[in-house]
Amino acid sequence: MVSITKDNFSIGQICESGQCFRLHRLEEISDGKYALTALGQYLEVEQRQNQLFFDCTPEEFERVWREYFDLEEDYGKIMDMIDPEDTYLLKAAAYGSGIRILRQDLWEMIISFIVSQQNNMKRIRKCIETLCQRYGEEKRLEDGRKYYLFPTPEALAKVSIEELYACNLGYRSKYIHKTSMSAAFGEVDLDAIKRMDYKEAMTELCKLTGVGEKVANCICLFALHKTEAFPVDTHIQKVLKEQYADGFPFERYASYAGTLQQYIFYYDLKKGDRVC
DNA sequence: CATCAGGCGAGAC
DNA sequence: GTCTCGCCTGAT
Repeated sequence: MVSITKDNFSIGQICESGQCFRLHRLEEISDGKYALTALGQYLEVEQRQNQLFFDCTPEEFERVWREYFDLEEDYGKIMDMIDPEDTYLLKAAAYGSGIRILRQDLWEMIISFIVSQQNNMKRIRKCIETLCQRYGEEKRLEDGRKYYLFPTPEALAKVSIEELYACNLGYRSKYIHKTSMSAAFGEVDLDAIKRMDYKEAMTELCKLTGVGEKVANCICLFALHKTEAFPVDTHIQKVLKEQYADGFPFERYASYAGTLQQYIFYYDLKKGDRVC
């Protein structure tokens, strides 16, 4: 067990912000306890205010989770950079102040955000879990509980389009099939993409079937940690029109635009909840 | 019963 | 280059 104190960190908000589809609350009753499967490993995390408890060895924490959760970044500093006259952005950032941009697996993000298009959170999570259970490697914890890794490109490339339809992936089935074939047979080099800068990575990712500008930006932000990436979806589009008719100040925020995008997205998403 | 979710590709112009 | 349209499926 590793215990640390960290401000501007809410595992719940990170989960709800929808950047990670395999982050779940373990027990509804014991509020604040979560499980995730990432980078081929299983982890349980518990949060009590600004105290975090990672159920792993100190070595594993240093090797994997410190970077995964972006614990070295000072998010308070990012919020302090916001234009004091931009009351909307100030409110959005304060509302989602526990959000952090994770450093997730590239392949998992590619498939996850192809699945996410024209889709809702609940169904996205279900689709991803189905893919993992059917085509991911099965692992067991010491107590016997099973969990599944995210399927490799090679494993997904073997799955027919018909079989993917049977996972309720709909029209995205053919996108996933084609993209998996490209990745498995070396038409696109995932390791090379990891070494590219933002613009190069965007161009390369958009070559994949089912990956357009929006999805490529999500992949850049959540897997490659290109924090200048600013994915524009229906929520962001609406906010840009309503709050930033004269244009969002990308120059001012530069490499923090992606982090601010997450505050805006989350704020708009949750406000929508309240109306319904 | 319609509409719509964290878009994209193909085809028309 | 820009615009339109169809698309799986489940929730409301």
